[in-house]
Amino acid sequence: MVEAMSNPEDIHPRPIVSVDLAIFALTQDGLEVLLTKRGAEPFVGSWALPGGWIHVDEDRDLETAAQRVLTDKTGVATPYFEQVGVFGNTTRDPRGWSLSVTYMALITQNAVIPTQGGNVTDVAWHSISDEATMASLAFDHTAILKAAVTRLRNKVEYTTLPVHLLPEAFTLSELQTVYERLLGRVLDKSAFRKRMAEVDFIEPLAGKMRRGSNRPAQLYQLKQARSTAFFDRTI
Amino acid sequence: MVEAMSNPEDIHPRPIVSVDLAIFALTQDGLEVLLTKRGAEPFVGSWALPGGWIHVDEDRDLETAAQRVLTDKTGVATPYFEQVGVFGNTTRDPRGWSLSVTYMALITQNAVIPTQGGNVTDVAWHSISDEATMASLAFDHTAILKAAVTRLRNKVEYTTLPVHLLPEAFTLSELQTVYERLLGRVLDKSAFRKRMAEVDFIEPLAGKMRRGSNRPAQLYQLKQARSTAFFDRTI
DNA sequence: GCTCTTAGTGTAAAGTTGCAACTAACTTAG
DNA sequence: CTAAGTTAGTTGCAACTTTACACTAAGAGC
Repeated sequence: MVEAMSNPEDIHPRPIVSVDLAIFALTQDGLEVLLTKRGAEPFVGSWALPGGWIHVDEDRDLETAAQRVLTDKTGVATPYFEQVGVFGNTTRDPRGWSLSVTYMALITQNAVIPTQGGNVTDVAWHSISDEATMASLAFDHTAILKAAVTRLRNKVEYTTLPVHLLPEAFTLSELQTVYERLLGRVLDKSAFRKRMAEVDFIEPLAGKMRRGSNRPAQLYQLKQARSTAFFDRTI
Repeated sequence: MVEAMSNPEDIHPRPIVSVDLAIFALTQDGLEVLLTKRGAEPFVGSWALPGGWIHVDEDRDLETAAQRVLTDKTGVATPYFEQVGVFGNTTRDPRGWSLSVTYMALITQNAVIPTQGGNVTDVAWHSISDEATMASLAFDHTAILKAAVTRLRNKVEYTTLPVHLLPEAFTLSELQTVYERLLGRVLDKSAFRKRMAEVDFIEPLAGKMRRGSNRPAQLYQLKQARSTAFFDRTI
């Protein structure tokens, strides 16, 4: 049967396809993204989103390919993951008609062990407010990263996405701080807690508390790992 | 410079890439999607989302390719358009590792002139509640279409997306009816009008009214063609 | 000129939000 | 052992929004 089919390659040349990742973490300095310095042409020496080709023998599907890239670059195995979109045109890669399938991943920065790949001389975190670096990324990665950041910022308003920037166990105050830093404004404590209670996506870790030099705070965890819930109003 | 670069094709075989469209329109029978009957293997005889290959010599970018497919199949030139996502794995097409870049388009059904393409013996509208057809689409188009419908249904709750299912000039009552049919519930008239007024995305066509055997209704148009606005609460 | 139908507006009760004050539980200093 | 400091978590209330529904408006048809 396969032999009887017209093979699209006979008629149409195929575009180049890469899988690229915008890996975000939150630090003291704000939202940061993991970039790799390109070790080969094109754009040798420029910072770029970490990415790779699809290994048609090895990768079962796009998520597997993205997961492979992530694990290669960060050593992180199970982060939050979501497709940002596909970016494709004739000019973004000088080698020809190309396509970037972009995912964004949210991780806890201290979980990362940066490693080095073959085509890459360096891997480093960069603040997304570092305008000079953000404006000079390889390929069209400046525009792609901008789309990913916009998506992330929008989702902060009406989803529980920011929880994935925290470690597995966290307090409500820590979660509120993450929202406040991403939104750039302070939130009311009681309103924040009401929203979180409404969507019922976290549960207290019985007896586990964050202890400091003041009242201990209840630790919580996600009811469903890697899940995201939607508020029915903005936060 | 291009000669000095490592060509990804030298190392990695490229996946097959198609651009597929979920073209929606609203009729008396509800939400419908335009499907094409496949005229060649694989899946000859099955209904499928209209799609095509990227023409690397002809298409400037992905949107251009999607627009070309849409115009070929429907004759419609300027609809609302949005990327749904990429679906890719090793098994969805028996010819090998393949990728579908899927867009959804919203159009006014009476604007369509269905035409026939080379690989296609038939083009027809199908109700998305026609379970038998929806469950037996070619490739993984059943899952892709489900994702597109879910996206559309979700966006009805918090955006002005449904306006694109109406002709250029429409009344507020017509718009409310579109929302009600997509949501499957009735909405309060004054609340609906308040929401629409808040986002300030339409303008009255001065003096133009829809006339019937009752009070005439003001006609409106989009302030910005093909734009979509977001409510800050659900509808 | 009355009735019917759909367009478009007004209003009062119910619900939600924003702000601030309050209570609670711990550490540390003295 | 107690008072001060700090952060966790709850409560109260006035101001604002939303909801349900009733009302007014403008046409056609009889």
